[in-house]
Amino acid sequence: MERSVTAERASAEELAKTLRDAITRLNRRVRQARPVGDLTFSQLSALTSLQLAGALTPRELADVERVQPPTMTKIVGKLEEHGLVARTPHPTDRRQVILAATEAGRTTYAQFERARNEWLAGQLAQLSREERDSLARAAEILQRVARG
Amino acid sequence: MERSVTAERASAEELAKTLRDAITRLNRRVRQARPVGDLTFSQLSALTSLQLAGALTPRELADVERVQPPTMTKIVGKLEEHGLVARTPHPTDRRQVILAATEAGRTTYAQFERARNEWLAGQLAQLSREERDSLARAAEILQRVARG
DNA sequence: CTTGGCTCATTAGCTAGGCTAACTACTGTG
DNA sequence: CACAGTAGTTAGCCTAGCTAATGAGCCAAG
Repeated sequence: MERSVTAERASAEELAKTLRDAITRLNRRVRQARPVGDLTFSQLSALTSLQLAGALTPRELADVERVQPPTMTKIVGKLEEHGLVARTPHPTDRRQVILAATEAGRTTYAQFERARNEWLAGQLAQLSREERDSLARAAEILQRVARG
Repeated sequence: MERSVTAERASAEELAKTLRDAITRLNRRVRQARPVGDLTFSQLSALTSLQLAGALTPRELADVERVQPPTMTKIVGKLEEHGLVARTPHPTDRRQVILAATEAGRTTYAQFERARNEWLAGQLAQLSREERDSLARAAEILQRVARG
């Protein structure tokens, strides 16, 4: 490690700029590709988190989605209206509620997930194999950063 | 090129999934880092586009931001209230309006831009040099994809 | 075993951001 | 000059986010 800390900081800032630009633009493009179904992006995101976690309380889901509890109440309300999420009482603590995706929620999720990836997958398929490899490596690192 | 088209498509879909996950999460984190100033994310984004383009009509700005004209009317209205953007009449076409960042708009932009990158830069500075190189390479590819 | 403080979820009420439909002002062409 | 099209805005709607306040339930200290 011979580079100075400040040099590292400088290159990190430069990289942050390009990376954020790319991410912001990509995100917009991917969001644009949302099909005209009944689900909004936030709803789909919450459904996804629920799906991945199996089951969560509203508070936990709000934390995962980085949203305040009242906001999550609304979102879950919509999902429940659509029959995609069900509430069940907590076994021991009667204040809490357990949220889980219903069968309909799971299939809907799968459909949207596919549609959401379609545009990006199409773009990526046009890259060279080397480029895709680079992106695969980067994706891993980015996931680690995003969770850290 | 020995891999079949379908294989490429399959790996592209897999990659799209991981990549989108990473991007979505990162985007949320970066958005979270928005300082408590007066500017919302949409406003800052519009200001940025205006800044980069120099000057635009509302319609052009709406197209760049991928938003409908009435939405842009609102956003620009807020920016104007804050004195960050100014309207000037179009020299030849009196239907049109020219939007440009004011001096205050430019300095505000620079401040927010910095703050917005801070969290991400900090995270990136903790990576190894190899990892940053990987990300730099990926960022270029991603920018190309996002524009394509 | 009760009381007071905490936590969970929700409700109420606000702002911003997004949309479509409709309107006004203007351009430009037949 | 009339009229079809374009630029911008206005009106009216919905979602998403927030804070503050409320109600229900838990739990620990007396």
